[in-house]
Amino acid sequence: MSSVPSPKGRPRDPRSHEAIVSAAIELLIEVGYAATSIGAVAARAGVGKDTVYRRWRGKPELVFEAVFTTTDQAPIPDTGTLAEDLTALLQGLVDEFHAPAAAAALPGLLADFTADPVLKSRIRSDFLAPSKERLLVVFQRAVARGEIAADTPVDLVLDTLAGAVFFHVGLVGQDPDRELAGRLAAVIAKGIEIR
Amino acid sequence: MSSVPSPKGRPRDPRSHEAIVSAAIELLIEVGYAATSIGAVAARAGVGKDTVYRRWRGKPELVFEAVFTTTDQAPIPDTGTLAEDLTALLQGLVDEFHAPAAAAALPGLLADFTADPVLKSRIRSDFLAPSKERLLVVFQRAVARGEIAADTPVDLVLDTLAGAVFFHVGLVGQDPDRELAGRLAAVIAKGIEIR
Amino acid sequence: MSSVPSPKGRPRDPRSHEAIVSAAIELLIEVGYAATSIGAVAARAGVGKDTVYRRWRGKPELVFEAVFTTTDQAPIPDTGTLAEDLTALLQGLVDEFHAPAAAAALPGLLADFTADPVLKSRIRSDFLAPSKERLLVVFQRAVARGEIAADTPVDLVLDTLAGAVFFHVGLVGQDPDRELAGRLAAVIAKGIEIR
Amino acid sequence: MSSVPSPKGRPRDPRSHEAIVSAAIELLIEVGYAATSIGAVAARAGVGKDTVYRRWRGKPELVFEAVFTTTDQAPIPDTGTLAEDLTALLQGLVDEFHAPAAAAALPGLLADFTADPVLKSRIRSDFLAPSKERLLVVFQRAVARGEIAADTPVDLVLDTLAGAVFFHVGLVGQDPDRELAGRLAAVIAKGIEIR
DNA sequence: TGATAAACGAGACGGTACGTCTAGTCTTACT
DNA sequence: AGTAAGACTAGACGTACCGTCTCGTTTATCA
Repeated sequence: MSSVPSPKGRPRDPRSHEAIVSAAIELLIEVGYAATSIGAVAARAGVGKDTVYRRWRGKPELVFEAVFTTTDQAPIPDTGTLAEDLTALLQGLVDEFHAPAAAAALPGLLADFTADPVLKSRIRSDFLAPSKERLLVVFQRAVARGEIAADTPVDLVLDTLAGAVFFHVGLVGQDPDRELAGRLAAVIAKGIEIR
Repeated sequence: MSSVPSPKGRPRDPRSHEAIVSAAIELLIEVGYAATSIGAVAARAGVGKDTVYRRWRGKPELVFEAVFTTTDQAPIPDTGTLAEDLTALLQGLVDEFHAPAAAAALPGLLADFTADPVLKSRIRSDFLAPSKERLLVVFQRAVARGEIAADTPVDLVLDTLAGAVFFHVGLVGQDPDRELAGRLAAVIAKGIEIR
Repeated sequence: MSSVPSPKGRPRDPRSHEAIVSAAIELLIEVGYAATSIGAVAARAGVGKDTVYRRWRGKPELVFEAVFTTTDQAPIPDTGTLAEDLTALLQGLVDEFHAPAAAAALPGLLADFTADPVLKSRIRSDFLAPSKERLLVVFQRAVARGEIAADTPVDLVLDTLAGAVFFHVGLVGQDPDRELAGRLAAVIAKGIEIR
Repeated sequence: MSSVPSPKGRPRDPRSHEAIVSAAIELLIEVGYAATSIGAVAARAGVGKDTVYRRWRGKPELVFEAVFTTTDQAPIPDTGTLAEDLTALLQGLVDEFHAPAAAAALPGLLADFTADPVLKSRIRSDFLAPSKERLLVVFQRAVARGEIAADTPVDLVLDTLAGAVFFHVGLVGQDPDRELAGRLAAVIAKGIEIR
């Protein structure tokens, strides 16, 4: 019935965890991903380096958790039309990628994940899984409404949406382009609709 | 009306240039972008580090030139329909991003370009300019044929195409998905066509 | 008349003490003094680090007790001549310094004792006191026999004997030189004898 | 007839060498051998750590050179009697071991040399060779004078002298004992003299 | 019998040093 | 002036150990 057997030894201090994550976010914003070293994070958090390495295998894992585990999941949009649902979904992606820490971290983070075989296999699940879940629901409703075919390729659309936002927000632009979500949603919705 | 004022002293050895570029490509493929240090490139090229720094400001510039200056420009596609033109264009992007050295270099390269303000402003021109030129011609023909509106947003579409390919080929997949170009082209073409 | 006031709480387990000392001796022999860390000793003894620190202030104190508290005191030699008494005494020193754990520990141990002011003041008493006591007796008998003067400097002779053995056995040689004790005793005995 | 073939590349800056040695001596005196880390030496010398490791394999080698390469060799004593020659020789040893940096370094240094098989084999040559050479000359003269036998064991005597001084000056005492050299010389001289 | 108190195994904690690596610059002699 | 070689300062890397601390648990004495 129970589960946790018995965590021997002194338990990890949750305040260290929090201090490290906060320090990481601050440094990402102030000096960028490349200059955010584990040592600097530990120093700012008032923590030994071991205390960081005890919780995360390296910088990529730490930064990922620090930046992409807010999970303040807005409700899955349900506006009645595919185009408007996609717009809402995309606006969420834009906001997420455009947050200061995320914008500073994303390119370097994706590069580090790509460079490590173990991490690379986790990109799809770690970065895209939440969005995919939401997109699936939106698609199911659109299928029920007869707007799109039942076999519309979710992954392809998701890569396209995420890739477009990443290029626009993460790499090229500094301004989020207030109409980006709506315009991109319109193109994609029309592109996958039946007829 | 020449220009170069006066190339005093010993001229630069073009064989060094070539040896450096070759060494860089080899290292990218063998050890990846992160482990491809200027020192390692110089050593493999049988060249001093200064000889590298004399020609390139740093690793990103060197790698960019080594990987993305093949310019074996295939002719701009002209198949008669927007969808097929886009397919051809996309296939070019897929092939370019999927080449061994490019695939190894791209994520880290984009991250380094993004991290440096000077380089960041060059991403659009350095990476996307050639494709944009070709896409513009394709669009002009499609406008003439009455397939798309004259004010179809080129940059938006280009970011979408490039982003989709980058996510699919560079980050996630190891197999290029032989139908990617066609399927993506179909969606986008339909999404921007009139009616 | 009483003595122990009141040992409240759980008493210290004598088996821990013994296990720690044994583990320390093993590690000294296997990996040397420098690599014999408190953590490693505790781990091998199956004991928490605090259990070690509760009994000893640090590595030097622990190692000293582990290595130099055998006190299997042979009887004070009484052969009838100073030279032979010294030979026996010296052979004891050689055997003590040449024991595996002692040989491994001595140089580092003396260095750590020297580096700490509190420990430094204890070198004479901790390391040399037993030998000094024995040497004093030997000297008293030699004085009674008229071999040496009553004011022969014990400390000077003791430093000389111990220093010579330490250099020969601890620092330089791996073989104890079976004649070392006899030859050294002969020189010193003759050097301090009257006439 | 020359020899040095041709030292390619930038030559090592002798000012770095000197700055490192000076910093090492200062730190030895100020914080002792154990707390004298390579990093601290480099920082005080205004030098990168690599510049230290390029010249010395580790702390023991660096400290040895910093402390024991003064070689301000006084002339070999030639007073006419063995006892007085030995006194002069011993006074040199006392002064050498009692210099601030040497006194701070010696115990830890000998411990580190002893702990490493390669360094251990160099103790006799590195630390004792100069003294042995001088002692040999003194012995030769004493043999010529008929004071000692021709086969008097130099190494044994040298170990005894050095060991005695090390114990007295390096380990135990802070005051060099102004009469130490003379008293010890008297004992040893008498101990090895013929008759 | 129950409260109190110390010892115990385990391991987290803030620090510090290790020896290696890379960045980008500088200094040789040679071409 | 370009070149190959390699030294230079600076600082990050991930590991190890230090001596202290905080858990849950055990074992004793005292009330």
